[in-house]
Amino acid sequence: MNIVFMGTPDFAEKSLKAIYEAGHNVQAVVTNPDRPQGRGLKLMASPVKQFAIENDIKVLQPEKIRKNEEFLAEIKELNPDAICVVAYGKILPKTLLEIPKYGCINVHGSLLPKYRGAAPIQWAVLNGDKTTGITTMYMNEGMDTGDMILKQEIEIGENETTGELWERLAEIGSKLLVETLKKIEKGDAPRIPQGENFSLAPMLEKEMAKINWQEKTGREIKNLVRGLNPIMGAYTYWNGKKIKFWKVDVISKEDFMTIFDEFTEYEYKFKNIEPGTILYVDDKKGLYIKAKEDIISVQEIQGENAKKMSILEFIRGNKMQAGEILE
RNA sequence: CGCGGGGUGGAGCAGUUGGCAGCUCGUUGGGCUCAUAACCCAAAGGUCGUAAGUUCGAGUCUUACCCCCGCAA
Repeated sequence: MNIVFMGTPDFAEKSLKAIYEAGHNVQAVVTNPDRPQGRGLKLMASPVKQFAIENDIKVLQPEKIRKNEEFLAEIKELNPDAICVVAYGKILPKTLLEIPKYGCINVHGSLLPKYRGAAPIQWAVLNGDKTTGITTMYMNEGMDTGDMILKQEIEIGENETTGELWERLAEIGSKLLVETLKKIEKGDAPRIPQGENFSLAPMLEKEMAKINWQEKTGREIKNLVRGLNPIMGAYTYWNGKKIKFWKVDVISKEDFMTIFDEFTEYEYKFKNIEPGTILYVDDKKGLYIKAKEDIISVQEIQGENAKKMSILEFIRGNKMQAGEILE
C-alpha cells in the first residue's frame, strides 16, 4: 500500500518502523519542524524524521497544515492509499482527510471513547486505571472522534510509570496499525462509531506536578508520581528547595505502625500531624512522609539541579530531619 | 550567544576570610548478638575534571578548555 505517515515522537517512530518493515511503500513522512531541544537548545530532528532519513524516505515538515495549499498539493501529488497518523499533534482539515481512498488511520493510546485528546496514556496512569489499551480509527475532523477499527486492551502494572506504559503501548500500537492496514486492504475492517459516552484526556498542565499534601491521599500521590514519570516529575519543596519524586510507595498507617512500633504510643497524636510532615528519615530505612490518609515511602528522588538517585543516597548528602514539613 | 547548577576516595555530600582533605554510606579484616538494612573495633582507598596563571602556600582566587546535570521548548 502507498502510505504517507504523519507523526513526531518516539511513540510514532515505532509505528512508522512497523509499517515500513511490513513492506508498505512509505511515500513520505510528515513530522513537526525541528525544534530547539535539550541542553543548549540545539535544533533536534524528531525521532520520526531521523528514521525517515536513515531509510531514505522523503520528509515534509510544514509549520501548519490548515490553509497550506502547497502542502496539500504535495500530498495530492503523492496520491497515497492511506495516511497513517500517530501522535502528530495537529488536527487535520477535511481537505486533507479526503485525499486518500482508504482514509486517514489514527493510532490512539487509549480504549476509545475513553480519553480522547493529547495525553491518554498519562491520564490512565494518573487516574490509577487498571487497564488501558490502543485503538485504531478512521479520523474525522473532531478530536479523536472517528469511527473505531481495532482495539487491544492491556493491564497497567501496579507500579508502572507513564514512560513504561508508553513504550509498551507504542509497541502494541505499531502492531495493531499493521493489522489494521491489512484488514483495510482486504476490505474487512470494521467501522464502529464511538457513541456519546466519552471522556477527555487534555494536555497536562504544569501546576499539577506540585504535590498537594493537604488534599491528596498517599495512593493519589503515588499515581501522580507514576503518571508524571518521566515527563515532568511530581515535586514538592523541602527547605525552600524543589525536590522531585520519581518513585514512591504507599504504606497504610497500620503497616507503618508495625514497622516503627515506637510510633504506636503516639498514635493519638497522629491525626494532628500535618500532611507533608516527615515522619521518619534515615539512611537505612528511607524517607516516610505523612499524606492525607496514609503514608508515602519515597524510593527515588531528585534534588535541585541534581540527577535522580535512590532515596538512601540522597539522604546521605542531604540532612533531612523528622518533623520537617514539605510543601 | 536562552537561564541555571555541578565535577573532592567505590556512592552521596561538606569543605567557612586561601594554611595538615573531611562526613555519612559502602568495601576489607576482626569482634559481638537468639536476632536485624543491628552494634563495636580496625584498615584500605583521593594527581580535589584538564591546562595555565596569581601566591611563601590553591580544593578554595583568575583565565581557557573538557565532561555531567536541571529548567526551558
